[in-house]
Amino acid sequence: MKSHQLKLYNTLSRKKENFQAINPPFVGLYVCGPTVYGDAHLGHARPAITFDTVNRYLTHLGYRVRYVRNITDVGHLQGDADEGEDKIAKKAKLEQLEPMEIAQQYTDSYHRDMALLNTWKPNIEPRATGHIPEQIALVEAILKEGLAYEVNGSVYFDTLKYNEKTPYGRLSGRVIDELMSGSRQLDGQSEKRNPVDFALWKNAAPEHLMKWDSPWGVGFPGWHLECTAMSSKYLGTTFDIHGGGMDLMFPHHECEIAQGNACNHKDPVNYWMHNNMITINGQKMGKSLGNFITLQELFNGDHDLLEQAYSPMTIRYFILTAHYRSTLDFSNEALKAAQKGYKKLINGLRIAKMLEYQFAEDTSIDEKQVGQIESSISSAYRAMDDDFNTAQAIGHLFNLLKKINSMYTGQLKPAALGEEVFNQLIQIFITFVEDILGLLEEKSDTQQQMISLLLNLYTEAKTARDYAKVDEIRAGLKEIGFVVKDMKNKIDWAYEE
RNA sequence: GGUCGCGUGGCCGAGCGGCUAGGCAGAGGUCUGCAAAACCUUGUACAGCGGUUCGAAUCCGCUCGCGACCUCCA
Repeated sequence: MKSHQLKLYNTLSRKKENFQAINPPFVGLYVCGPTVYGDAHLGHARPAITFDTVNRYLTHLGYRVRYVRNITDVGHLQGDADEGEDKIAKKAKLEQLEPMEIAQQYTDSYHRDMALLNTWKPNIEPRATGHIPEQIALVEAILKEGLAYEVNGSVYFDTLKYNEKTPYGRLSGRVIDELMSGSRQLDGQSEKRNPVDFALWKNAAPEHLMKWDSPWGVGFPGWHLECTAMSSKYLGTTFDIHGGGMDLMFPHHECEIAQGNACNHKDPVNYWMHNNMITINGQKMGKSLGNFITLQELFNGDHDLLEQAYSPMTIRYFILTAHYRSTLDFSNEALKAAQKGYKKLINGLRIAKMLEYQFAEDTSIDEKQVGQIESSISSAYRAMDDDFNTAQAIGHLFNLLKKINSMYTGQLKPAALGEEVFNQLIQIFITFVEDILGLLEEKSDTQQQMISLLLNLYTEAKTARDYAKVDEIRAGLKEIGFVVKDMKNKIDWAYEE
C-alpha cells in the first residue's frame, strides 16, 4: 500500500479524519443506489461519480475495496395522497406493466448510463426484493430487542425508546425533542406511537402489487431497512465507509444507524460520506421538483434547457471540477466550459501517450522545470489525499499538461527533465486522468484511421505548396470537430475544444 | 419555526491564517504561407460592516442575500 495519509470528511464527526480501515488492505464501501422507477438524471450522476472516484483512488492506493451499491426496487412510499402506495407499483399500474418489469427496465437504463459515465461496476449490487428474508430477520431482531412494536400487521421502530440508551439524530445533528415538537402529524401516521417512529414493515392493502408473507401478515419492508440488511450481510455489522447524497442523511441514514445499533449494539459505519446536490438555477435538481434533466437528454441535447448535447465524459469532468461536498450549479455556460476543459485534458492524454524520451547531449537538466513538475505531482496527490479534492487535483494536472504540451511542440526538450522525471510525469499524468479520475478519450477506431489518412493528404498538399487544397482539408476537418495542428516539427490533429 | 450550509475576478470553481489554484471567456506576444492548436505574458477577486492577529478570502460577531434538510428524493 502506498504511504499516503488519506483524510476524509466524516459527516458523523463533522470533521476531516485520517482514514483507517478496519481490516486493511480491505475496505468496505456501501453507497445508496437508485430507486428504479425512472431514468437516471444528472443528480444520480453525482454520487455515482464521486464514489466511483473514492473507489478508484482507494484502489490506486492499494486498498482492496468491496463496493456495494444497492438497487431499490421496492419499499419507498409515496408521500401525501399516495401514502402507503409503493412508488414502483404505482408506476406499474400506470403503464400496465409488472412492477418487476419497470424495475428491470430502469435498472438496465441506469446501468447503461453509469457505464457511459465510465464508473466501475459495484462488486455486489443487491436488490431489495432479493433480500426480503434478511429484512424480515432484521425486523424480528429489533422486535426481540424491544425496540419495535407491531400494529395491525405493520411494525414500527420505537425511536423514543431507542433514544433512551442510544442518542438518535447524531448524524444529522438533530435532537429528538426538537423533532417531536417540529414534526407534523400526517395522515396515515396514526398507527405510530410517536411521529419520529418509522416503519420497519408495512401491512399491504389487497390491491398492493409487491408484497410478501411475513410473521405479521402480508406486507412489504420499510423504507430504510434494505440498506441495513444488505450492507451488514455483505460488509459486516460495522464497515468502513457509507456514502450517499446529502438528502439521504435524514432520515434514511439516521434510521440505518438506529437499526444497526438496535440489532448489533454498535455503530454500523465508521465513516459517513455525503455528496452535495446539483442545482439548477440555484435550486436543487430532483425528481420530485420536476426540474431534472435525464442523462440521456444530456447526452442527446434533447431538453429545452439544453443548448447542445454534452458527452458522458464532459458530464463526468464537469462533476469532478467541483469538490463533492459543494453544490454544483448547472448551466450551459458551465457545461460548455467543461467540455473545452475536458477536451484539452484529453488532447494532452493523447500527446502523453505519444511522447518518447530522447537523450540529448547538448541539453542539461532544467532544475526549474523539474521542480515545478515534482511540485505539481505531489500537490495532485495531496489534493486527492485531502478528502478526494478532485477539483484541486485537476488544477495541478493542467500545470503538468503545460509541460507535456511544451515537449510536444518542441519548446521543452524531454532531456531537460531527465529520463526519470520525464517518465514519472507521463506515467502519473496518464494514471490520474484515466485511472483515478476515470476520464477516457471518446473515440472510435475507424475515425482515427480516417483522420490520419486525411492528414497524409494534407501533408502532401502542403509539401506541394497547394495551399488551396491544404485549406480545404483543414476546413473540412474542422467542420466535423477536428483541428489540424500544423507545427514546426510535425503535423498532427486535436479535438476541437 | 428548528437544524445546517453557502456568498471568491466577466462566468464556472479550488482555497479554510502568510506562499500564482485551475478551467472558460478577454488582451498582448512567440510559432505559421495564412490560420488553428500549443507555449509565454496579462487580470485592482474574495457580499457588507466591525473585531481578533505582526498578518484574514480564510478565525469571531452583526447585517444583507441564497440554498439544503425537517415528507419520497442522489
